[in-house]
Amino acid sequence: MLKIYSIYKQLYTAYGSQGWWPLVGHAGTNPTKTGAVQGYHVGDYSFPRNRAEQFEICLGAILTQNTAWLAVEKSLLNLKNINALTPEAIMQLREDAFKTAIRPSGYHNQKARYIKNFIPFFQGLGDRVPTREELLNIVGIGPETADSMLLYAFGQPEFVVDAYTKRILVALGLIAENATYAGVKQLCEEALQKEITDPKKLVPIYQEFHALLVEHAKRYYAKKPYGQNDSLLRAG
DNA sequence: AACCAGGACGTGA
DNA sequence: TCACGTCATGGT
Repeated sequence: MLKIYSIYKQLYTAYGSQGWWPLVGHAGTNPTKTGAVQGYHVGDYSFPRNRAEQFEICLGAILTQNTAWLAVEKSLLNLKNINALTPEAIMQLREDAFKTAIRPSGYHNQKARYIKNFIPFFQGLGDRVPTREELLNIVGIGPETADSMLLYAFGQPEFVVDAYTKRILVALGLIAENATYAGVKQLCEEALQKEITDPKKLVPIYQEFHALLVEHAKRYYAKKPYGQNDSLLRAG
């Protein structure tokens, strides 16, 4: 058993399906979890079901950069309340009204710019799936945001690496502290691809794994020294 | 009351 | 390439 996959199985056994990516437009089940409040869809991998949900995921991916999801959820609800949860509506909004709506997420000047960089690209996609390179060429979309969009909005098998992922894998001695994004991503993808023979399961498992790592990290890796109290994974 | 949150960009060495 | 400062609000 490869280490990475055994981590996934332990986390899934402990926490179960996480129902990511949350959508404020979807009244999903709401398991007890740290932070967020609504929009989860536990065990249902049929998302996004339409273009509106696809866009909401992309929007959330930008808004959640270095930001707690609860704050992002407030921003999304603000936009929903002024009927501006669509690319067209956002582009037509007054600049200050848009920034006010997304203010809870922080960095509202930057993120307003990032989102308005992304929207014309999104509108030009039609039904096409963007390449990773295309996304990375947009100012405001880095590796994690690109992979989050590809995995959760476009259903592509791209593993998402974040600060939590690195903390956990460093604590378990599987990667170095200065490991690169690409290096961690490759390690996880190669390990999972060897274990998962059914290619259809790759995307759901990537989706669950990232969500599970976030959930686990919120419990044990939120404050220093990271992972010292990780009674689940450090126990083996 | 510090510390941190589901990062990315621009700059200078 | 890479370390470092900056961006901002809100929860704990």
